[in-house]
Amino acid sequence: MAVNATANPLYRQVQIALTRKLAAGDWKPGEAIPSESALAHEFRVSIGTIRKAVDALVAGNILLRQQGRGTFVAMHTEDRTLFYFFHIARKDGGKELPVHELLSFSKARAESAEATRLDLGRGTPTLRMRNALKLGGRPVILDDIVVPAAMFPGLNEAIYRARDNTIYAFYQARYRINVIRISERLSAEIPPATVAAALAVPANAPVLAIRRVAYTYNNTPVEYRVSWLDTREHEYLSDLWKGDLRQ
Amino acid sequence: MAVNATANPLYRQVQIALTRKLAAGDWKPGEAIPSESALAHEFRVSIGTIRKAVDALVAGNILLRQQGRGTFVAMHTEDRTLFYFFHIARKDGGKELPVHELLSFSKARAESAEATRLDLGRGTPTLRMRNALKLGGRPVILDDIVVPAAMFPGLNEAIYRARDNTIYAFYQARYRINVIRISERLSAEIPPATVAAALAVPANAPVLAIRRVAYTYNNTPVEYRVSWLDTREHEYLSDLWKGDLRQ
DNA sequence: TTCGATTTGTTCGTATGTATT
DNA sequence: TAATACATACGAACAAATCGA
Repeated sequence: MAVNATANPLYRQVQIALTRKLAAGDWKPGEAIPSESALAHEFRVSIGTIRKAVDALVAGNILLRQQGRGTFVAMHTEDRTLFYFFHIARKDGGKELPVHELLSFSKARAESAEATRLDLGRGTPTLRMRNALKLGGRPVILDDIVVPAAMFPGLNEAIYRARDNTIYAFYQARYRINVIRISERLSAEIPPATVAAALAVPANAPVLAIRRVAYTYNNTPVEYRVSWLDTREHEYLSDLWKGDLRQ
Repeated sequence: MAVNATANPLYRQVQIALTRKLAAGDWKPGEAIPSESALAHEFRVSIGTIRKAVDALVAGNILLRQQGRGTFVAMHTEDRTLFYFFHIARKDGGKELPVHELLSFSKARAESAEATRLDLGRGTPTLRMRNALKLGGRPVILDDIVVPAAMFPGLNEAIYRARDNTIYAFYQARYRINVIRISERLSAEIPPATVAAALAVPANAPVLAIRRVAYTYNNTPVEYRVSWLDTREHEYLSDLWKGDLRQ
């Protein structure tokens, strides 16, 4: 690898280069990236340096290593969604993926909060989706999703409804947008009447409001989502646990 | 290091051995552990293996490396608390450590939920502390803390009140109990009347209930805490972000 | 089924750079 | 300045898992 004096160590320069290739779509989700020895040759660095660069991406769940097979671009499988992007479980501990039911799909323009979170100009065209999410057959979460229209060219209600995967898998498969990180802010609120009705919670009953921003490579925001969670039988899990502390 | 056929790779055996020493108090918070070359000699492994073992503990914020100085057992400084153990911020984004005010201190016995979370038998002696936490001069959080009495011998109200540090720094300095991980479950609730009064929220107004279990080494539970957060001007942050994705 | 090629995983060792004391 | 400690980078060897011939 050409050593420019950017003060960044080699392994980080490699990490950045790999991220650039991922963002550019050179390697697609589910595919194997070149072997460590091939990358070492391509970048003209040692295998150890490649390993250290890949380590960082593996730790961020962007790449997956499999001994004997190769290193793969992580896909949005149901397991991954359940583990990394879905933080709601029954109070008795059980965790399952929700069944989605699309309530509405519309074109809109970014409001103030949305524009801020999505890093858009106010009034930029967006798409809005409202979904009821069922757990154990009953609606427990109501999702209001907003995405920049420009990132999802041609997306309409029929296409959205025909999706047979998790939402992020759909973004990934159809629009080559790979959500790799989310950030959420939570508060307790009395929901709007339409939300309370959809969740079948009593008027003036509290629900948990979850405001999420989803990011792809290079911290580019992709989606803003407000989720209303009925916490009578479910709760939100926050398990901050970096590193590998197994014993 | 004696190679036993436990199928665990060397670096993990070293990691476990290091954790054991930390749990036993061989190295105290703030102190440096032996240098990598000293550890390599002691365990009869290469420096690279030591580095890999230490890496895992550094990733878990249990150890801190400082080039040129050494590797140190992490202390519960205010910065660390703010960053890793305090997830509440103003809605405008500002984050500050709260001022604690002890409301009550009492001896009790573990109730059902507490016993489960703390891995105690029901009825085991505990200590209870109720604190009002002020942000910007106003009470925003009410904490109900329960700890096993046996882990904090001699702890009484006077000692607790005289603490001049964060609570986890106090556990660490006085009782050699090092909180290294927390797990939280959140729901939206109408708080008990005493809580609503302490927080000066209207009756029937929702607050965010945060149920936390704090753990020390080897996943031993140390503390069960229910926090009631007034989310009119503050919110809870959940930023799942493993690995090092800086660019 | 066996075997060999490929790929990641583990471990070792060495050299040099950078920060601290 | 010198010694110490962690950080970076390289290379080599072997183990373990996978896969196809």
